[in-house]
Amino acid sequence: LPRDFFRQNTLSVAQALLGCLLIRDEPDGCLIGRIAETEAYTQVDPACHAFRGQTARNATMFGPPGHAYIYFTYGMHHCFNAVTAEAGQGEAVLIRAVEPLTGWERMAARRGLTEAGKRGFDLKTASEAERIRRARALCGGPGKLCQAFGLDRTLNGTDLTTGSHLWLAAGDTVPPEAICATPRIGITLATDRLWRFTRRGDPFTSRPGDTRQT
DNA sequence: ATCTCGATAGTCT
DNA sequence: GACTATCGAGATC
Repeated sequence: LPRDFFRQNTLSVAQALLGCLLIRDEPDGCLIGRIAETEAYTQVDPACHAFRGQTARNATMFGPPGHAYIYFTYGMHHCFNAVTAEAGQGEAVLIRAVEPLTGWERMAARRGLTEAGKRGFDLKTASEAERIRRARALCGGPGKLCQAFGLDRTLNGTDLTTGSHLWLAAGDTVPPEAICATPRIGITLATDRLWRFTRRGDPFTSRPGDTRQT
């Protein structure tokens, strides 16, 4: 996706990112996930890291659009965002869940889900429901997908428009009527804003069963 | 299916 | 010193 894609209204970008592909290039091949859930964070939003101005931590949010804002939280998790809107605005879209498409084994290894006794990831014998359960265990949450893709603070600020290392690509186009808008998760401020977006009926979200419409 | 709680460290007041 | 854009285990319904 080109820089102009990200340089738009943050709410629009958050919805346009549904169905797009998150790709990380590694020596063993690409890791690929299809975006299933996003959240918008804007300038006028008390829940946004940038709301109270620029600091060392959130500096990337104030830079040019199309870069990765990756931060560490709760003492053990990372969250991956794409910076949006014009430089200086401090807006971004949090990627909350992806459907793992390519690289299941490496993702499972990074998530610590491959050892004996921890439920195997042999997909050949897995039912559809089991496949979904395992996919959600890999990438069904912002912290999980960062761990699965090996995203951490060393990648904060990465340009997402180069088509190498770490980037986003067009995938399914999701029509407006297939997009659900719900309250954002894990925040205490501005919970009245319906800025969490999912594809209607998509099972690969951080929580199942959200069917409310825009 | 839904809840409560603890882990754990960086950031900001 | 309080708070956190989370996760997983264990309890409970």
